[in-house]
Amino acid sequence: MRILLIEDSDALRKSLTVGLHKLGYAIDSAATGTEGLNMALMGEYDILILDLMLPLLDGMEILKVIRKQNSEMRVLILSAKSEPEDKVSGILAGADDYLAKPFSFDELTVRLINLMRRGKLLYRNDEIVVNDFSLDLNSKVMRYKGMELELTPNEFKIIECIFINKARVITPERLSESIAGNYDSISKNAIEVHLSCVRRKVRELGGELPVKNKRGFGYIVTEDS
Amino acid sequence: MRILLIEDSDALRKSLTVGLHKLGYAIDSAATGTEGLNMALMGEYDILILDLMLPLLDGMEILKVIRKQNSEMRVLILSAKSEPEDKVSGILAGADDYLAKPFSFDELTVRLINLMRRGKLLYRNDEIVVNDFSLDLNSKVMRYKGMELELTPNEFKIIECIFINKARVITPERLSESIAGNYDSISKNAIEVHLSCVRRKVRELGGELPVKNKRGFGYIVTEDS
DNA sequence: TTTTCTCTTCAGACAAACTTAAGAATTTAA
DNA sequence: TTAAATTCTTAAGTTTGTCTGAAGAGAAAA
Repeated sequence: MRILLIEDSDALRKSLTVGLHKLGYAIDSAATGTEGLNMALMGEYDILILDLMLPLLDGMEILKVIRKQNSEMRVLILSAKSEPEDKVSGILAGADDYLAKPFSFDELTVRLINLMRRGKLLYRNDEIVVNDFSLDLNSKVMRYKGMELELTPNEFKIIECIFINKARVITPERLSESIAGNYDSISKNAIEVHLSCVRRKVRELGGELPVKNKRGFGYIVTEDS
Repeated sequence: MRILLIEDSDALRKSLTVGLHKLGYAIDSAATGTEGLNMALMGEYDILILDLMLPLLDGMEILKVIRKQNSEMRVLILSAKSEPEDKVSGILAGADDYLAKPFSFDELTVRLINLMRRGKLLYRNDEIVVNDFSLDLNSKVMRYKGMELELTPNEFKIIECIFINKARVITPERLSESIAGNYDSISKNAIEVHLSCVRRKVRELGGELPVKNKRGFGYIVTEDS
């Protein structure tokens, strides 16, 4: 069960992270909306705990973007406002549950457990499979027909992003973001080099990386049929 | 690991008892609430699997009494789906986890394993074994082929965290947390120094620490195959 | 064919991780 | 409380592995 927490208050973010981690959840956190959105779009989270009041990029905006991309992620809204209009619009925008601050840790865990029950998400394995390839997100290992491939961090992130978004074309800009984050960036050429390197590693095992380039657009998985 | 099961359905009680026994757990069971409560209060159980819907003495009542007596026992609630939502939420405050009927045996075992990991339960009797190495969590002793290694507290915590998470890559940040706690932290370099020190100690006994660094990711156990 | 985009290779720049050593800080003993 | 011992952290040097820009080859569009 992978959880992403987007919360700008340092104190709350830290205490929730520690608490949920102790309960055995794999939890990542982001302090800003932009960073959080990026992480969320990488797509590997089951549940998103989202503070509505964020500086710069509003929680509601994040929610909208996410809902367009990934309909599987459960979203739990945190908000300091307790006005009912907020609640309504939040849930309308695609959130699954709502929790008004201040709340106790127990209240939060109850909501989380309910969210998990709802979606049969609990036993989703941390693995992405494409044809003969699999990405183990825990051990950061890529496998081809069971054989292990050693990928560097950037190579892994690129493949991860492309694999997660199986059906979509991923632009180099998006890949750059997913590697470097919002404020730094990586050249298109660098991405090409990384991909080339992964392709070579796969070839050495007698396979072919199921990623093709759509000229002018970006990269997409080629699925066996 | 001692488990107590309180469940009035004969079929379910028997099948769970047999199944869990086969997995190596010491499991006792009770068919009624009163009998179950007595056993829970008398015996020393680590985990209680408690059906909410019991004739005569309700599961919720049992939980309340137990929570006053023994705060260490982990409680896993079983409940029919027809239970009102609020009742479930209410009882979750005192329970550690919740499983809605019908459930598969696999689902149950996953919950149990999570319960054991949680808190200090894992540390009670157990030791962690990796290849020729073992960590005795009670005496804080590391052994290599039976030979004792003296580790300092921080060294032990680092190895413990890495060993517990056998299959995952553990980031230095995570290690730092597990050493220093929530709000303090430890430099990456400090961790490297500790690890280096442990490696040296192991080398002096003619072995090699089964921990490798995945550059850019973190540390992970290397298992013999 | 020409143009444009993408792939690959390679080497230098760069960064992460390891080790050693020494000074702080903490714990234990007196 | 001070003194001694242990443990922790910082710092610096070394090793190792990764990243990226450049440039030419290759492929697709115009």
